[in-house]
Amino acid sequence: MDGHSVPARLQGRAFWLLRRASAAAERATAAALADVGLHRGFYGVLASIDEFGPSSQAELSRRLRIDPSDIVAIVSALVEDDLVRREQDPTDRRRNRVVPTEAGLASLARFDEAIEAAEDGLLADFTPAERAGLVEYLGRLA
Amino acid sequence: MDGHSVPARLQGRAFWLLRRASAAAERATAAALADVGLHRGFYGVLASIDEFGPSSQAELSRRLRIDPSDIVAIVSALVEDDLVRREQDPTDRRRNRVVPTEAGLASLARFDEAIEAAEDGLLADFTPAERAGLVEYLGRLA
DNA sequence: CTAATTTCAGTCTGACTGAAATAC
DNA sequence: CGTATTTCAGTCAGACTGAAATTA
Repeated sequence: MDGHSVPARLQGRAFWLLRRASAAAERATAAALADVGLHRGFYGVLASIDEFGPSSQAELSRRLRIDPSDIVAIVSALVEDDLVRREQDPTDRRRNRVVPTEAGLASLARFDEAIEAAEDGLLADFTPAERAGLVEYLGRLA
Repeated sequence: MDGHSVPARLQGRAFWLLRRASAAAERATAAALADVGLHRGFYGVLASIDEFGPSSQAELSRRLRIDPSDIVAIVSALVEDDLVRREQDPTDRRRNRVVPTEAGLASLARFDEAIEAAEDGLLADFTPAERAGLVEYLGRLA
């Protein structure tokens, strides 16, 4: 509340509310991750190779719905921070395999904690059922 | 569905789902507005001065939660398209009053239609109760 | 003097396009 | 040959910072 009300037309618009809610969530998670020295973009890559095993950048691109050309920069930053390594795929020399380092696996745990805490704060006044409902609705939209 | 599943860690994360749902809504509304030759950023300004009357850019900034320096560019573009005029506020010469033109008021109606249609498409498989629930949840987050 | 308003200049991020090099 | 992968270069929009000029 800073005393100025939003136009009624916007208050009921899903696209406007989604934009603002997303921005709020973005800020909350970015702040939580900055405290631990991590970048938001790293999470998806580490989660993907943790769950599905080392994979090519093209596969990361498909799973994370991120443009292949943008994956390059994210993986390069991860390599720089020694959280993953790039190896060449022996079966297809076009591909490289993105493999987590020990530090990468360790930081995934810290990611989980930090993001969980940020979302708990963001959704503090949601009951568990409401939170599940929100996630379900968003899943259908995304 | 393009055959590659998203990591489970992300599927349940509100911040990730919000980002993706927001992007989907953004695309849908931008496409609908492009068909009518309108820009998404104009809607809030026109809606605000329609509901609350002509106002300063500072007030628009507060109502729309947009940085004052960004309002300048939006209003300038609106002026260029002859949808609003900038007048000087007689009671405070620091301020200007942003006033809709006839074309601006007319385009607001087209905005409403286009955005309504876009959201109807986006939320096609939501029941009215679910849609209301989604809007209510997002309102609490934003 | 302090504070509010408008404006400009600039950065930063994420999403995207287009094209090239390499290998299947 | 066509296709897939990686990579780079560049654009574009939105959110933000910092500072200046004007006026209250």
